[in-house]
Amino acid sequence: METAEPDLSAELLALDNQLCFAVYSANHAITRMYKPLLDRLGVTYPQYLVLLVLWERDSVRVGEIGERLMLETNTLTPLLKRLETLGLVDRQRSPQDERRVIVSLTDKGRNLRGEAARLPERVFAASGCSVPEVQELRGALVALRDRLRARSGE
Amino acid sequence: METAEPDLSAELLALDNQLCFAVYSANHAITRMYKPLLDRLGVTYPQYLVLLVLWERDSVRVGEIGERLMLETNTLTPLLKRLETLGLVDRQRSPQDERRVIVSLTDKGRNLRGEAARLPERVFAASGCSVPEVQELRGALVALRDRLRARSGE
DNA sequence: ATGATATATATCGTGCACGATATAATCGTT
DNA sequence: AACGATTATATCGTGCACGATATATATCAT
Repeated sequence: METAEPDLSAELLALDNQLCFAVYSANHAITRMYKPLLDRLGVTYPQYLVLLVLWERDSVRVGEIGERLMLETNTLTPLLKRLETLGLVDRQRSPQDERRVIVSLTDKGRNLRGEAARLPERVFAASGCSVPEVQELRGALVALRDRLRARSGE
Repeated sequence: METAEPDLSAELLALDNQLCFAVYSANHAITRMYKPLLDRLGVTYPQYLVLLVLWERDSVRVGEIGERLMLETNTLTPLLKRLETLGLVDRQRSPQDERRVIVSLTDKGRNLRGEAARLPERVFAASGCSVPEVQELRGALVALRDRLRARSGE
């Protein structure tokens, strides 16, 4: 016999034992929960994330949005153009540094914040979690993410 | 004054306080960690998930793969065709019920399992988590996901 | 047997995500 | 001043994800 643990290998590869699939499927479930709520605002979930960044601090570079959301410009550029088409943001080159494109909220984009403010609460209610549970889960995920990111860069 | 808690609203919408973004960004980090490992097997992460299903039980309907991965056929059909083009699976109509398409592993697809068996361990090592931590995190995510799915259907 | 309904998969269009590459502006060194 | 390297954004091609719709088979009521 070459190997004495056929079960260990099967256990390791079982879908329901995989943390990665738990994260993957939870992400889809959350996105689907947000979908009908965001439809009413007329934006997609990644677009909503960009708005969260801008509602915190307006008029930032494309690259800075990318750093916060951990996305590349090849994702953000077309997304930001759609937000511009929707009339929610403006994009203009920085006069100081013509390489930079500054993204800023329009009045319409700023006003959307009021409607969006209700969303996290509604998703929280659907989650069935307590506040400490959510915080612990979030903390564990962020810690995991940051460790993986540190290892990926090596 | 209409509202006395401008800070509460800001807190709720802060990117770094959002569980949804923690899940979203952790998912990306995990996918990026898998990417170079899966490149060597010649498959993408969602394709790998399909293979996990088939390695557990071979020759299943498209719809059953969809149920396990929580994906629709509009995602799976083209993905399965790519796996077929890669020579990893076969797709054939069920003789009993001509509506069904049965997906089964080729020898090549079966053989890939040996190489894939090392992956979870390597990602686990990069996670920096202990086994109980991973299990708790996975359990919390699955519970959250299933509650959200139950609420979404309402 | 026949038509209505349900089931299983496929197709189409849009948007996200990313590797690879391109383009243009800036900076540093000489 | 000039040139190479770096920085910031954009473009292109591929694959995933999903809503809407289509198609074909199966089932059920009559």
